[in-house]
Amino acid sequence: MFSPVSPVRAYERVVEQIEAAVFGGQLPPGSHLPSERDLMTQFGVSRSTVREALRVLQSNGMIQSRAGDPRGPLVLAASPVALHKSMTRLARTSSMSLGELLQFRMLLEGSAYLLAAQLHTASQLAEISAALDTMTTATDYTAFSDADVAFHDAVARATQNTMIIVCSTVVRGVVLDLIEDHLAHATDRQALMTRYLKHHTEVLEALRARNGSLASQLARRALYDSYASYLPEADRAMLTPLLEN
Amino acid sequence: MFSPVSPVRAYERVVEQIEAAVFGGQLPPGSHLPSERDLMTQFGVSRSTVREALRVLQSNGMIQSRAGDPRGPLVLAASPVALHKSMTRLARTSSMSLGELLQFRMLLEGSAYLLAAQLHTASQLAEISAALDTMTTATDYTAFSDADVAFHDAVARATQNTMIIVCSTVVRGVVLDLIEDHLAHATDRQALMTRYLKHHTEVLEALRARNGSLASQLARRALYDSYASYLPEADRAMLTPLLEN
DNA sequence: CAGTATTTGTCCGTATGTATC
DNA sequence: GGATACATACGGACAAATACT
Repeated sequence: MFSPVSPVRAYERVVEQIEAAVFGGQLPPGSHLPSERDLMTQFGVSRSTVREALRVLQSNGMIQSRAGDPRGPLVLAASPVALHKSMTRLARTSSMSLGELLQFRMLLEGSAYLLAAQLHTASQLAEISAALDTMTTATDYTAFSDADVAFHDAVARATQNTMIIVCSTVVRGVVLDLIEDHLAHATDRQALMTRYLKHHTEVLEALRARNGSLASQLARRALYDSYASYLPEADRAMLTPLLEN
Repeated sequence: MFSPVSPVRAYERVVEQIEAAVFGGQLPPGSHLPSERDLMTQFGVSRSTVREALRVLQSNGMIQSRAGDPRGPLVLAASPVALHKSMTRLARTSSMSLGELLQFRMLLEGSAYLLAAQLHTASQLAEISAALDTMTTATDYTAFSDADVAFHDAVARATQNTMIIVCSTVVRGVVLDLIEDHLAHATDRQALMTRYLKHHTEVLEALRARNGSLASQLARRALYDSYASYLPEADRAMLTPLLEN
């Protein structure tokens, strides 16, 4: 008959009302909220309460307030940074095994290359190709690694899918964090780089030919070849189903 | 040579330090932060600053503070609610289209069925089968819908991959939120249910036969058949590349 | 270009309801 | 049940930062 209730803080209701106004279109991106003093009179709460609500909205990427701006906090356009943050926290704190992350990365990048092969525009392909050129001419390892990141980012962007872009960057970052110790002590860095270059050249060819299934398969195979060695023997079986076709 | 700087507020550095402690494992889920008064002495800031930092952490789902608890704010385990919130926000401000979400869901579930077909155990298969039985005998639509959710959840769990489980649940929830208006006015609910049952029965057969590529293809085709009609004509082209093979 | 007014950032003090021991 | 410590919320205050005249 009755349902349990939880106390709703004052600042939460302030957040709700401002959120509703933003979602409802009364506060479009680029517009400004009233000043903190105006808000405390409109909501009938103290300034501390208003400020706590504004901090929450700011951490969610909805507004941005600058000291001294008489126009009030600025309403920002929606951006995937909050999505990126929450996903990173989830990936880092859920204590996921490296095998799970690699599995997810293989299916993500596999699908990304499949889509990119069929949907890419000329400029996006040029961007990917430019990243590969930078990798080829890179002298030190950090420059090579940065260009490698740019290559994968460009492919993800070519899919035009926000979720793929965000998930790819997050998962790649967490994976690299987990194995950076191994990479730092890698002695055969030169062999690694040449293998990467070969893989990337092949997959770029497949993209250019708009051969989605080939690009996807090459990408998954490359990931397996590059990272499976960091995995316990038993965990590699969870990746092999993704290598087929 | 120089990069632009932005003033770092005091509360942000408090957030950063607490976040680092949680990520680093010094503050595992279930443990407690020092009280607000302790925190203000440790960080050397005022009460308001500490509180604004705690509000940000609370809105991100990392901590929970209750009035009067002498143990201090509770550190929560990672949960996908923040992910759900940020995704919903992006979708509602139409900076992420329904097409993108469906595209992502198709590749996610497609891979999930592929993995589940090859990795599932007997008990997991029984769980999936039980959900389908519940769907078959369901009388009202809500019971049918709940069993449908249970079916998909059981498949996701069979992959043993946390990222797949979390992302599938969140994306499915956001998609359903977006089209619930259309569903509420659906007149051909009975036809919908029979079609769902047919699809689920077929895919369960593929799972049982450990035919991963068939299960994957059936799942993607079912998603397209069920949801493509809610999409603008032009957006459907972004889904068709995922139907092949 | 400088001055002024306003706003935010931060601090302190206080009262009240609440959870734990 | 009482004592204690806590979070919540309020109000006032000052300095730094910004926009506008």
